[in-house]
Amino acid sequence: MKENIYRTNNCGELRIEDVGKKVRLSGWVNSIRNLGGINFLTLRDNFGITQLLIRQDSLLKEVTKETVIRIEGKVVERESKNPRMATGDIEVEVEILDILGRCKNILPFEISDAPSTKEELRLKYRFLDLRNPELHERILKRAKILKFVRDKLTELGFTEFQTPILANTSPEGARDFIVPTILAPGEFYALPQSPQQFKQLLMVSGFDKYFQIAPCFRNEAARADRTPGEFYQIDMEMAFATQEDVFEVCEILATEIFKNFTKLDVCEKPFKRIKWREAIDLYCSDKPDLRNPLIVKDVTEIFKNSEISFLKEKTVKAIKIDASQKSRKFFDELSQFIVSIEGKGVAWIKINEGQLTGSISKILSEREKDYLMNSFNLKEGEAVVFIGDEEEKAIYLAGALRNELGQKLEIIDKNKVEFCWIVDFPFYEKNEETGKPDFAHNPFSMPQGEMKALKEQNPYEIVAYQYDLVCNGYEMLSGAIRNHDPEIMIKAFEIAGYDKEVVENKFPALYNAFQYGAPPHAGCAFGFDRMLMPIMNQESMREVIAFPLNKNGRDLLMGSPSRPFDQQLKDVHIKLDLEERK
RNA sequence: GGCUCGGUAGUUCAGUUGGUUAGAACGCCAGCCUGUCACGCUGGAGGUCGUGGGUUCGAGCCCCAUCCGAGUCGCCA
Repeated sequence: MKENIYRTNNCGELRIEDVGKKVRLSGWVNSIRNLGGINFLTLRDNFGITQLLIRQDSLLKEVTKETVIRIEGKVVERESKNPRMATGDIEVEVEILDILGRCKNILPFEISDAPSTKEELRLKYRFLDLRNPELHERILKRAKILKFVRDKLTELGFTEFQTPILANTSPEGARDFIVPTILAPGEFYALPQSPQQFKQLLMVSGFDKYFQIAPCFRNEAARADRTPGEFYQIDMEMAFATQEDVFEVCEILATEIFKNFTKLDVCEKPFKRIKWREAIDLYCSDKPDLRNPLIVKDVTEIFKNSEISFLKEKTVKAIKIDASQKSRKFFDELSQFIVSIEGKGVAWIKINEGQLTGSISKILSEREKDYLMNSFNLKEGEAVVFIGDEEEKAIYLAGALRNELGQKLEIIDKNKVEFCWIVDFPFYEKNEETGKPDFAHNPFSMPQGEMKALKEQNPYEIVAYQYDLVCNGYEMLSGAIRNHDPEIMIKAFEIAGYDKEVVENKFPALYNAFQYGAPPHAGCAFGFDRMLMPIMNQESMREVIAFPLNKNGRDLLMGSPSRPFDQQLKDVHIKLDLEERK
């Protein structure tokens, strides 16, 4: 290889075998330790850190932390080695030092201490934040995982595609980002919320297995597990495939990614399949964390005519726990938690030294006591926690309570990865405003039983070939067998109160394409950023993205979004009509 | 948009019932120090307490408004 004027080696690779070599290194000054007459610097680059030994103070003139320098010198064995450094057996005794890029300003934060800095500041100086080895490594790991995904899917017979970014508005789901163009005054592109329609069109075009590391754009606010604006999906689609075919591929991909890139204990294939209804009943969630062994029991019936007004005629959910070490304070804190998420608190009973104790123990009727003792088979130290509310809220509260109990009781094994499929989502749900059936998720998926089901079944009992892959309580993937039959599509829309023209107008390309011979096809998409969180053991998605937006969708480094210049607006015939802030 | 929490030195934070000159650690600057690796020692500089009003003899602290950030809910397949 041709000699590089900046370096013969990187900062992560020199070892004891290299002692005696003349080397040239370039990088950022990571630290300076002046011991008087002798100086130790550490030099950092993308690959690691190497210690430099500098005897002449004059070489260090104008060298500050984070200055980019190039040095030449000899690799020597250290007098005192540092076993915590990969290069800790050696150092480079510097003969020549050049400054390549000055660091003139006082740093807004220490690079080594960046993770404990206010996030606002980290994002404003993201280029410095990214120098911190922990974040730096995560971004590099992200690239390695991407490569692994590409290789694995290619090996499994998939072909990578690219579909338009300047796409068209899609009538379902989130709001679009719209993009004006000088080519068509008054008309707009929309950034794709996902390549959904394009990938289905590719199936109609006879391509067999599609994938794309797809940028997706949704004009909606952020959430804990959702970045605002944009995110990436590992988007997949397969022709002539059943639900099980999709599952098989996803299980291979998911387990191999976690096994290759984490030390976590990954559950075995095939993953557990849980019907949506069952998930709601057992876990009060459609994304249960299966590391948490607690299950929820519905006890609405027993309290139906209860004296306890707080539970009477409510939907009542109960969770049995081992509370042998827990005092009243524990339950008070649970109540506070439930109140903090707008519930009314918890009721509880516990067997303590053979006695039934707890907040409602004295007001339970004999019948209620017998029922609870028998159905929960309560033993010494065990407790049951109850919440009561209107049905939908009770489910929400119980799901949150189950998670909270999992945390507080420390019964969640953080070293495990538990996947499960949530299957058989309802196809329709009742629209609260109209009281009529509406699509529960997306109208592209195939109802189970197909046309026969649509014609003969109660709409609310129809389930779809629609599935989510849940990992440790995160929804990591969503997918479906697609409805490729225009007749079934029209019937499905008819039940939801839309006529044929709506189908034709909403999805003209897809609807038209399906008239020319469409293969049965199915697919899914992993939320890539979301998947990286458990892999990298991070609570925030911003820790796995190089240049994330903040929670309000702002890029604090680049200053976007921002007002366009007047000329830019004129070019696309846009006038702003803003309400002035008072 | 609602709710919760936060904004004090370059950074991370402390700051008592409202009371004189607002502190600490790290960083920065200067000096000393030949084996450090979170180097050590001595000294120094550095503040419109987010912003604007108000209450008060007196406000970092109390009140009102407002901006910014984080979390959460609405929203979002």
